[in-house]
Amino acid sequence: MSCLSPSTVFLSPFTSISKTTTEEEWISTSLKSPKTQNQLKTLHALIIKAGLTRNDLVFGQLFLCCSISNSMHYARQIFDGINNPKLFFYNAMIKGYSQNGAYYEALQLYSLMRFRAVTCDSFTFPVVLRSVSSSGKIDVGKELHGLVMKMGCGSRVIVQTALIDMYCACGLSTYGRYVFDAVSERDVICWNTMISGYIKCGEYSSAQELFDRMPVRNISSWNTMVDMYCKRGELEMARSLFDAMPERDVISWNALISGYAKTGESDAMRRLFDEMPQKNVVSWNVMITCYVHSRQFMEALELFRMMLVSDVKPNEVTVVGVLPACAHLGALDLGQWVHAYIDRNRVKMDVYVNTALIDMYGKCGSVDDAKRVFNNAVAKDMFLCSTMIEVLGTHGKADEAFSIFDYMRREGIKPNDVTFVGLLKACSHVGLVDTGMKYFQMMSKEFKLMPKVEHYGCVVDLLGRAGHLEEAHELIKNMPMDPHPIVWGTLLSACRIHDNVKLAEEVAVHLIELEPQSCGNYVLLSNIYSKAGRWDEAAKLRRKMKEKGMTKKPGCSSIEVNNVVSEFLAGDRTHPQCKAIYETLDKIIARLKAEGYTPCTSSVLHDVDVDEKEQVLLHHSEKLAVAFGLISTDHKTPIRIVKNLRVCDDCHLFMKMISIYYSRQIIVRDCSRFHHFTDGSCSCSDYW
DNA sequence: GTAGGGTTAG
Repeated sequence: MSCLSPSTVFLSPFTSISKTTTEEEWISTSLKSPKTQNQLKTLHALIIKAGLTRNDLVFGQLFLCCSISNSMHYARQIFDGINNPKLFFYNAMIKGYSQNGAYYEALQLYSLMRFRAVTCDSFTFPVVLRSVSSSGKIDVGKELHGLVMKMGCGSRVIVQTALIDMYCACGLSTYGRYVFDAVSERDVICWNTMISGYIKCGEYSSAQELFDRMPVRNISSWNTMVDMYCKRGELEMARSLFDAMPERDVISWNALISGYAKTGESDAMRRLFDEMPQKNVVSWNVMITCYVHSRQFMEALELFRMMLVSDVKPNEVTVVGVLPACAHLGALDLGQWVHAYIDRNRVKMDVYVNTALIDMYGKCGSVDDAKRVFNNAVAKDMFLCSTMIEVLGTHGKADEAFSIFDYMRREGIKPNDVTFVGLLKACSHVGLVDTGMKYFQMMSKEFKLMPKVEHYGCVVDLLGRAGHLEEAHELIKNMPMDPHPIVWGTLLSACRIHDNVKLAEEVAVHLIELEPQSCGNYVLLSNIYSKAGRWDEAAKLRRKMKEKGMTKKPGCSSIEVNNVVSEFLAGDRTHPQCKAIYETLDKIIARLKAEGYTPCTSSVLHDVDVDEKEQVLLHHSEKLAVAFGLISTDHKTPIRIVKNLRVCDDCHLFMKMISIYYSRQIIVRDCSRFHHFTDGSCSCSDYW
């Protein structure tokens, strides 16, 4: 007799159980939910011990259990150990691969079946056909169609539906329709498949026509149509269908919400989200991802926090949404927390998650963690490698970026144009002009990738930073496309680094022509004049800006303390600890002035007197953030600040001095690079 | 059959 509960079995994996039908049933039931690798091994051992190895049902279920546990490699180990596997086992394995998105493996196993002359049945075809749909291997699909007819499965609606789906997924809706018309007993699923097949092929009016003709519709039929109109941006149509539905499920709501999300109507989206009767993980994911895409990072994090206290568990898609928000805000602690959450909750660590983690660590200034994630990643693709290259490049680790590129070539991972942006950036940050030019040539010659304006921008930066200003200028003049203002801006920055006022003036003329509204260019030129001691010109420029009614884009700095991100604007008084922050800032200023600090007012554009200028300067957003960091973290914690604009000369000096007199490491990420301030010097060597 | 995901020049 046996009365083992799953928990007792897992406590003592070697418990012997007698061979009774109860055991068989029990094992079958325990194979219905996901298991860890060790639990799977235990169950496998139990099955062998109980002598159930020849039981089709139990074994087939073990494979499917591996599939829902995301352990197909373990299933394959067991499968390969079996002599003459039965049809049922092949079917279970192919289904498992297909459910895990391993379509290639599914099709390979199908080929093996054919090679071993194992006869397929009507369960095999739909699963293999689904793999064909997802991998687009139309030749295999056509061969399968022939086989289906030969085997006499052609009249089964499940198989016919799978054929319709396969043809439409391969872009052959006419073939799909041909099969559809031949189906004698069409069920709703068959109709739905044909409709979504038309949608996949972009034949929307045929889809609508078929929907109108349907004898019976289910919720999915309606959902498909709602989704179709959402994807085409026709929200009124989607909305009226949604309102006309006899009943709605969570998918209907999600479809409509994501429609609003795609058109950026975040208020309408939020109203629906708050209104919906039940939310699932997709509902939360749509919301978080939409906020991230519309750069509302704080809202994204807020929603993630709400999700954690709701009864829905985040999954891998959620973290891929949240991590970029951490990355943009520089919220390293929260990012690390999310990483730990992924490990703790066994969230699937797929290549998307790993890419998002590398990007987050890189953007939060923690290259070593980014490298660790890269090295531990099981699957490495072009996105993952490009992200790693970009991270290493922005942190000045050009050699390591190059070796990732070498790795890609060895492994046959094809780079894309973004990969080269990362490589070129890596070169320009450390001044490797020749290597940069080599990569620039390589992308078109060897990889047939036409350089875009971004690549020209990188090369202008590469040449300009290294002091080859004229060459950079020539390159802009001879570019095959219109130079984007950013390209001119890059050259203007290079002029600033190398104090070339003459070229700067020329470049600024172009820039102001291209972007008359953008004040950044005026600011940069004015700073160049000030630096050269040409105050009159600087003042003239400032007056011009004032006349045009131009206002500077507000500087904004964020800092994370105890998982909470605080944002500061210049002169901001909205923070709850505002009073303490300003008092601390005053004390810091007094102390630094005693140590010889003189505010460097040249970069203040306002036409006001010196005292007022100082006030504006001393309340720059990064100064507020650093003051807040000093009062709310302990002595050893580095202070990490993220700023949306370039750091001004005065703040740069201010941070250097704090790093000496308060013995603090300060890491500031501005809009283009990192500044690591330690013991009074900065990692950018004052070139930024 | 139906909802959600990663890198980009200053």
